[in-house]
Amino acid sequence: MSTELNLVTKLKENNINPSLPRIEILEYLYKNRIHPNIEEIYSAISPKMSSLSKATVYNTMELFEQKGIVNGLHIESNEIRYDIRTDRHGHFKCIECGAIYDIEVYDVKSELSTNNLKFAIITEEVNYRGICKNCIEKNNN
Amino acid sequence: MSTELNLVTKLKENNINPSLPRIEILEYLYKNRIHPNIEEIYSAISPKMSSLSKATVYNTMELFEQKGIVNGLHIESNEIRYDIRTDRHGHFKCIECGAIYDIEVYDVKSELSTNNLKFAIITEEVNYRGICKNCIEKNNN
DNA sequence: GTCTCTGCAAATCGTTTGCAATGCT
DNA sequence: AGCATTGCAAACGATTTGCAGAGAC
Repeated sequence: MSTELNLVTKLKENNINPSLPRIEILEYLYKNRIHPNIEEIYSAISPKMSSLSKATVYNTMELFEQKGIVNGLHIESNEIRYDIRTDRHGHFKCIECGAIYDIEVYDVKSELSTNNLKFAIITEEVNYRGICKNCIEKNNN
Repeated sequence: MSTELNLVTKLKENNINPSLPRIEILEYLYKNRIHPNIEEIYSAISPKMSSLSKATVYNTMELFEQKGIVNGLHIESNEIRYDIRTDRHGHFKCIECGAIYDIEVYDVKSELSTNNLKFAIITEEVNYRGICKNCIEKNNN
């Protein structure tokens, strides 16, 4: 089964009409697990699909998020980043090099864990900011 | 000891020159624990301090955050909200009524808990989004 | 032919920046 | 005088909106 077919299947499984821009964007997301923002997605695909509009990238990512195949990541205040990995995990953003790392989150013990408060949780984000290992080592030289 | 004096003391303790806008903003933050954004702070204080500029609110909040007397809350992608409560806790934002609730977070078990990865954590945010108790009840009627 | 999807341009809005005016020591 | 603080207006940048044209069934 070709990669292309997998992408189309993935879209159809999630009730998304598999148009060309949507296939391209989904492929990009699978191959570039860097929690990209809209600009990164757009400028990566735009060269091989010159008609692509940034508005389409916005539309598509909103659709993907609604359908649950990506999660929006609000670790920055000035942009949304997108994560194709949707199982529970957190993120660490290095304020020096800008890299975003996936962090395994095994358990969050909070008021909401017990459901005593009867709040209906739709999304959960665990975000850290700081200096990553690489940058700490770099700074020590 | 008057409230005013407490505010000045608080600022001085944190090496902040207690100017009038800073005192007013700090007072607002203590009296209105609603995780306000810049606009809310500005429009609340502006009537009794007509010279106040929104730029000053931005400057002041950035300063307060640097000095550690407020935390920036990135639960929304399009704005920063500020929390005068700085001990460890999380937040729940109701996507229906917009209210932001403080949530007690007792423990977060993650890769970073063990410090094996030697990442230097500067901030931690635990953010939930969903429907709050009140709105769930309202919807059931 | 209708309904969906896309692309372009303008508008919106939170935030940042540059700079002059003011205030404090 | 010199440095910190403030205020105004313009600039910026991510996102949204309106709408017209293209595409699919």
